Amino acid sequence: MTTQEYIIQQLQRFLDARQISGIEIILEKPKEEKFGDFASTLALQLAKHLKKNPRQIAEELKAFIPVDERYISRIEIAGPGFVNFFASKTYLYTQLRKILEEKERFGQSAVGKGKTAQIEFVSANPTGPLTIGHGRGAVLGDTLARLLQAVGYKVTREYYFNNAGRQMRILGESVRLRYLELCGEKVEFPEDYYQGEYIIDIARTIFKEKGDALKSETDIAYFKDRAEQIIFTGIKNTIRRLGFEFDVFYNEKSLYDEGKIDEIIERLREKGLIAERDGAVWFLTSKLGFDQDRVIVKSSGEPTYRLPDIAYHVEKVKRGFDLIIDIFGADHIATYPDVLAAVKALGYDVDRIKVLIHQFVTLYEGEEKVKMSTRKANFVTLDELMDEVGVDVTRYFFLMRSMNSHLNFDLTLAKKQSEENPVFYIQYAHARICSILKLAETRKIDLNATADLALLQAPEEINLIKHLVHFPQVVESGALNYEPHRLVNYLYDLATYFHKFYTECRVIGDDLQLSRARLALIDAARLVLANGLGLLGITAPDHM
RNA sequence: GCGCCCUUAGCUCAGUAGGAUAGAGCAACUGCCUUCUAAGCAGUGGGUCGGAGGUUCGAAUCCUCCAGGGCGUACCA
Repeated sequence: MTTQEYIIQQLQRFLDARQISGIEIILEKPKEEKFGDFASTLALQLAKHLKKNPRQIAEELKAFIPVDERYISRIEIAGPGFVNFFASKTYLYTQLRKILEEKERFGQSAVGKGKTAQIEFVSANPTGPLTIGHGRGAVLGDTLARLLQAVGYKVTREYYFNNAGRQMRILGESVRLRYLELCGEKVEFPEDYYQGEYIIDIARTIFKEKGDALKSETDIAYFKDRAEQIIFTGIKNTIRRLGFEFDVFYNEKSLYDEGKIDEIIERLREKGLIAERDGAVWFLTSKLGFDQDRVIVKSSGEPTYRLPDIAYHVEKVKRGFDLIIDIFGADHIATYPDVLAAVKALGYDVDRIKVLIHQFVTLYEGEEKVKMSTRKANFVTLDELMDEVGVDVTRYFFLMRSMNSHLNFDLTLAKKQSEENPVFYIQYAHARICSILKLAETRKIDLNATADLALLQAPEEINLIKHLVHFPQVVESGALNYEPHRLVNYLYDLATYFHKFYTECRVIGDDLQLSRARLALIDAARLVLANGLGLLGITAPDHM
């Protein structure tokens, strides 16, 4: 049992004894040290209910709860009726021991054990290389997957794509025109075609393979397919470089092939949610409380993105995942409310579908704002970014802010000042520890001998231990709230606690017993830093 | 017009379910390397938490209105 659990249990016992129900017990982490490690506002909450002075209730609480040295060392009342609990050192040492025993497992939990989750992200159509815009979604999705796995979920990373339709036709046509240029023909390259350099590269590849044999080929099929192949290979390489792989690439086309698309229309029609107007098929969202209806099949006979999206989400639910996560950029914000409305109207449980929207990445080149667009030539690819600043910095930057905050990414700064980057601050803490451990090894200090942890008494030591002990809760809250940046902030703070400790406390010194205890402490810190960075997909270097 | 997100120190952002004196990094200024990595530590200055009401013991946090910015609001995805 943790100290937190002990306190909650005791508070609950207090409520039970007075037959009070319907109150959820919340423990807070006070900002200031003098207010203890955990604080309860129960007395304040109960004041009105019991028609008593909160201070008096707090006194009763204090008298009621036994000071069990295994968990807490004292209870204090402060302010208007806060009840502050101080974790006992016995508890902290026990937990520190636990970290050293659990090693790379420390931080994992079982709240999601036996559950499955599917995360769909990136999902860029194969019309060009991944850009920085995709990068944020990619890193968020992968990190969320890692976090969910850490709390016990079995996770499927999924990439949904569409290799048919207008975009792909333009892609094929763009490549064909570039190819003709290489064959020495004069061509007019339309403005709304894909302008990027990569199109020329693809054409060049085809030219190398086929010479001018396709010169009079008017069917774009070959150009389109070959372009898709090359682009997809590139995307997969980029993803691999970022540090993960997708488990499933789901082709929108399969929804058509298996009749899922028609099925959705029919089922919506049965619900009276379909109408034909102006040669198009409309989804009557107005009947579901929206302000206007939406077209799901254009008068050309081509479905809009909404229809396959609905079918795809129905499939996801049918596949039986306990948790289904979609990660979109803010520009797709309009696409999901009516999709979910349709899924719900067809009788499926949409509560398990979580749509996460991340705000845009604005790229700066110094003071200059860089506009990005795949169609136009000017974009910075994820690969280029990784070339410049490395994978660790890339991932860290995408993760360090909450996803609903706009991300300003100053490329010039990231390149130039990468030494001052916060990710190095965290990695540096890890490297410093490794360096001390290495020294301990050359001094032949036995790390496996049982250290007397009770020798750890300095405030810097106690603060470090407290922060280490908190790690599993951070992982859990990051996973369950879908907020990876919490872990980033935690690790940054952990590095601060370590650096402070390092400055004040010499690890390897004259007192062998103390050295051993401190080695145990930093080894635990090393484990937590490594586990935490691992969850972020960032390396934990031995030296820098 | 409508929907979603944002507005906190000069700049970039945290602020974990409403809690105690609002935090960090960068930038500015001042100290600390003969000792395990100074990519570090300590300190100083810097704020009407966009504005106005409301809810209550208590609001940066919840509600309403207003202002500013971003993204949408397609028979594009």
